Amino acid sequence: MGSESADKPATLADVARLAGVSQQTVSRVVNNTGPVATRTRARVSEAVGQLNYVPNRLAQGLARRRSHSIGFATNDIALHAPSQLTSGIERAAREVGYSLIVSIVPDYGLGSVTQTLRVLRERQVDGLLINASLSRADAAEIRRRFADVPCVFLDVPPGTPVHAALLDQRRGAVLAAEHLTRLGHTRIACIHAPQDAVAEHSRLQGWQDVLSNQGLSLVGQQEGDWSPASGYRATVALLASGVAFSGLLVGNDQMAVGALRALWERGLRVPGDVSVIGYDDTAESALLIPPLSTVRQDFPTLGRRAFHHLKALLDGQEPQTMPLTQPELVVRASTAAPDERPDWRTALKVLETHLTNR
Amino acid sequence: MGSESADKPATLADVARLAGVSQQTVSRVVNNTGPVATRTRARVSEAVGQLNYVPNRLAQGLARRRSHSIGFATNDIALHAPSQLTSGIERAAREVGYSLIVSIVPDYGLGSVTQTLRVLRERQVDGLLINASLSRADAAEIRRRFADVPCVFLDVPPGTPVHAALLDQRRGAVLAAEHLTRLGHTRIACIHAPQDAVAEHSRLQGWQDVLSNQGLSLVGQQEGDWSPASGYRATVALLASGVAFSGLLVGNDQMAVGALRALWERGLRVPGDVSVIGYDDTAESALLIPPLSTVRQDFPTLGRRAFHHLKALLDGQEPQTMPLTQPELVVRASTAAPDERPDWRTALKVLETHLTNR
DNA sequence: CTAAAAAATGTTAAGGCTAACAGTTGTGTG
DNA sequence: CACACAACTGTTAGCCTTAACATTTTTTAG
Repeated sequence: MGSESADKPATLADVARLAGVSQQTVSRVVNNTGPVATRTRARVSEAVGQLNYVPNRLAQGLARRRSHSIGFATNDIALHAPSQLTSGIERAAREVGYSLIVSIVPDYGLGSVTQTLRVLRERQVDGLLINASLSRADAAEIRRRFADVPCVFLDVPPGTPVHAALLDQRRGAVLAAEHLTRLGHTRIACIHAPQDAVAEHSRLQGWQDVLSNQGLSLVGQQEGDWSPASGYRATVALLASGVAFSGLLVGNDQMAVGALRALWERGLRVPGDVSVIGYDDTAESALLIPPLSTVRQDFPTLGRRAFHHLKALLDGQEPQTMPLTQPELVVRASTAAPDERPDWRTALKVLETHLTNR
Repeated sequence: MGSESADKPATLADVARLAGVSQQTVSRVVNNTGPVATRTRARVSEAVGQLNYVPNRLAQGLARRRSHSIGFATNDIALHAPSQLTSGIERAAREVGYSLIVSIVPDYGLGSVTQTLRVLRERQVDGLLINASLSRADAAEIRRRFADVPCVFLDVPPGTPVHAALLDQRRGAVLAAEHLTRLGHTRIACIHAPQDAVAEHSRLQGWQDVLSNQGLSLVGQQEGDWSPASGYRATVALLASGVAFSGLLVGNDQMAVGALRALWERGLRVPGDVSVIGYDDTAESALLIPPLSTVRQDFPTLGRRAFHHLKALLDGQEPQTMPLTQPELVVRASTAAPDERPDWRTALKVLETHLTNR
């Protein structure tokens, strides 16, 4: 007893033979579809257990024309957002018996996405979750090209006429920028990620809009690639450019790590000299030095919602457009009013501690 | 033109009809198997293009008894290691036409893993990559239960008689501990992750062995859960316990972030008062304050190797046991000799900068 | 006790593809 | 020109399930 595998895995036919019934009856028992006499059911169950029968989902998918799997096409899964998303999606899918085929979109660009989706479609996925940055036009094109598969997009401009589960990137950016302006900052620079990322474009836009509403504009802009190292380099470049700024908007928390570091190296205090605000609220952010003010995004929940939206589509419901998921401003110690004078007392106390300690 | 989808996707039969040949010939053209006359091939290709035929991988898998997909069972994919691994595995798989079904093992324990693998096997995956912490015995049990599917394990004790792709966790731990002892630290504490994680057990073991070789032992131990917050709490607990320590071994870089923070809050300088060394070398580590000494692990490469190992198994080769992948010590500024006196000059200079700046 | 309805079971034909073998056509050789 | 052999193409029988309908019980109502 115990070993779960015979030489060849058992099929419905094997079970049927052993139980002395037809395949169909076995199928009915296994899938709990249609009426089966209690005695028969018992006999079949017995046989199923004995042969250790497990259904072949490939054959099932072929016959049912429903594979009960969905495809998730995403850009670099090693990044914060995609990995968190995956976590939420997988969980939601697993809970209702769906499997997740993950495929990474290797480059930016429509062609790359199309190629990835094509492979997933060949696998007969029932639906597609697409976390690749797509312009309105590109999303429409994909919608057209893959019209036979329900799709939910995760990174398209708001208002794109497709099914989508989106974070309100613009709103988050506005929250961050308003936080700085409300504190009194007027000289604000930013580090944004590549603008071919749709979400990132919304953020930059949001920042700029807030500033121009106040009659301000960004005094400096640098582009990073999401990585801490790029945040560091961008900050160095910003400082080297000679423009003075007291507020720094950063496209994600990882780049903010690099920014904090660059400022620290120059002897610039955060928030005394420069207030820094990030985006994402990663697990590290609350524990950085100083704790990072940021905008919280709940990716696992977004993933879960995206899946449920897709599921509704698969079940033939026409779900209503999902409202943008709202991010949340998290104020920590990396931001403060710009005119705050250096806090002599604290500074001296810290030094004292350092010198006298041990 | 351009729309890729008819009402019902075309099948081999449709293409055959249009091209005026048999299904088998179309199959031969599409899969490039067996000889086909140039003229015929052209006619078939034409028909394929016209009908926009794409093969149905479900049916193909059923007929070939090979799904060309593999299952990846992993614990929390939102963590650093699993997400990096996934990235490497997916890439390697995609390059040779395999798809990846990702399934998260929701809890620790054999039952949970078995359940996850069962689902993947039902999907007829050709092989299994298993990144769940498994004891020698549990791994053997799984090997037995899933004897009909090739498996490669990613988190089992070295020497377990199964196919495995492993990092030399013990070696990495030894590197870290030796680094501290060599610097002259004698009072060393640690923060480790849950010991039901096999890899983590090797690390703790490695640390302890190095110390006992030197006639030392850990002066403090705390358990975290990989998160920065847990690293913070563990450090606070360590400090509260009253034991003095000048070296701190941390199970991963994320917890080290929390540790750095806790030390900083207490006015303890790193490395002046406490040297801290992490594990993983995440993208942030080089840019923390101070830059974190750590042990580098290349997960994407490990993932890639694991896949290739599995692939070899699938292709009927009996690949030789893979040597443990070696981690690498990365020395940065968070570690130094314990007897280094506070550097008054630097401290004063920093204060001066702070006060006079702007 | 019988007819009709309900329940239980079986049969047949797909679903889309490939393996294995069976033909057919064409080429080169003695 | 017949023969062997290669190149090409077709036929048949699965792979494992389910849908749809057909048939055989059983139950229920009259």
